[in-house]
Amino acid sequence: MLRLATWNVNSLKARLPRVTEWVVEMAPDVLCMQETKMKQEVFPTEVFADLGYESAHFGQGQWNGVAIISKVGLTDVVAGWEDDGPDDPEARLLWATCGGVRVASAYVPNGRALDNDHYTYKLAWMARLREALDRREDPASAVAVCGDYNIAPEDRDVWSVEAFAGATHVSEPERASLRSLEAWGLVDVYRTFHDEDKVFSWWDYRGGDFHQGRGMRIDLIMGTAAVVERAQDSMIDRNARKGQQPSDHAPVIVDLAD
DNA sequence: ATGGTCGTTGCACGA
Repeated sequence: MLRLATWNVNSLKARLPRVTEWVVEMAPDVLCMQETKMKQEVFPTEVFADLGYESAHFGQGQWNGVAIISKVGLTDVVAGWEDDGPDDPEARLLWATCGGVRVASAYVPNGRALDNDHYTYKLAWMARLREALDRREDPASAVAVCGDYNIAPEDRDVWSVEAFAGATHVSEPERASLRSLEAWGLVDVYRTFHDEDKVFSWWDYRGGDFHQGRGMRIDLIMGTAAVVERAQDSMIDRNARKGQQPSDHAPVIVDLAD
């Protein structure tokens, strides 16, 4: 079994005790992290090495930052786009091959508001991700693009459609950008196991949203058919959102048969 | 209808 997980940790410095505790308890073979919010040189490589993991980190500093840790090998690391496109100063994408799966840790831009330049950047970022898949990856092989998409795939993935009317994360262009990844060959693996409405992976820290059940499902493991065929189960570990100093996101897990 | 809480850093801004 290969356990693959993704978690927006919202600062690995602030979250390191919770992350190490969770890694020991849940024993993922591969964990993609987003929003490490730390410079390259301060990534806690030794902490993860002591737990049996190799690490790759694409760090930026106070914002963004993505990482992959693996117990099943970590090779062919690609940080960022490595294409001919415009410079992107934001560290939001990291690739590695782990246990025979081509894994990406992706932190899709938030978008902020539909009339914000950051929303334009979000859509361009998703289009560029599709181009990266077209150029470098094979939809017939095992590929898993994991991360915080900042997009709720369907209305049933948000606690209130009314509350998000006119907001980002639910707009048609954003959802179309996700469907473009599906057209390439990726599938929302969680949905191949669970059909329930109102299951979430993120809850705002404010207003007691977690305890009120006000969240969104925006953290996804998007896998090719070769991943889906091996998948035995998928879960969102909402326990990780409880307790002291949690991230505002819960981890998403997929277990793959050998 | 509004604002609320965290994280960064530095007393504002991003999510």
